[in-house]
Amino acid sequence: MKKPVTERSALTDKQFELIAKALADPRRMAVLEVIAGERECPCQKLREEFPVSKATISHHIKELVRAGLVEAHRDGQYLHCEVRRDVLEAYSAELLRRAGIRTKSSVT
Amino acid sequence: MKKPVTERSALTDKQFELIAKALADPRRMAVLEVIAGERECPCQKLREEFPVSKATISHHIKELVRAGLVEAHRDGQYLHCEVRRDVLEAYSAELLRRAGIRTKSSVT
DNA sequence: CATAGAGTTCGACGGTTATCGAACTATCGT
DNA sequence: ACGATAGTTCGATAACCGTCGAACTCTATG
Repeated sequence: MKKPVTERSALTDKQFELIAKALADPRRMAVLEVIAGERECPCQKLREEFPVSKATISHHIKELVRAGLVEAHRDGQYLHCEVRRDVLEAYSAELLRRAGIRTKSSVT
Repeated sequence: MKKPVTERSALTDKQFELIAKALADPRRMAVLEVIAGERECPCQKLREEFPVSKATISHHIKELVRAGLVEAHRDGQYLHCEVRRDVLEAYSAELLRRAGIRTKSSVT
């Protein structure tokens, strides 16, 4: 069974770099994990989870969105965040591809 | 909770972080790619490939080794570098796992 | 031994970035 | 309308990090 939507490896060099940098900060990675754990994660929950200011949380989310790893949409006063799993998978696949590791989806 | 059946080298949080940071710099990533391309890559080749000083190359290799992504061994005056594909795969798997993405090797 | 080449280490410099508080906007409930 | 709550934006600060040149070690070869 193939998944129709996962048109991966469509990552530009720039996005690949943005993703790598976004994942490099441990706190931001942790934020991503929390978002991945909840479905429809409001920012407020993140503030309770980490000992950082809301400005910092906002910044991290912005970076995650910029990298394409997270999709955010407003619902009233709340901001809901969702992980773009397809993008993360594409990053993972591209990473392995660059290291010369073949995955089943990479058929020459 | 029980221990997951990660046959592969299980990454510690610290190593996961080191790898993420090692991959975050575009030049270092490019260095990794060159190493992956050659088998038994001498450092000297890297210097020809990038417009950076040998001090910088040395630094990048050190970081890659520290992260466990590269194995280096001396052969006379030369340093040979080799990509640890298993570690890169483990990182990729752990990354997806943390985002709640299931791969075939992660059987609960 | 002497010279050259490969790589390491060190101190410094400059750019990036995580973090904060404060001021701001927008939305909800009363 | 008012106050409370959610999130953004803006400077500023401090730490981090990629980069360099210079001095160093080690090895190979005349």
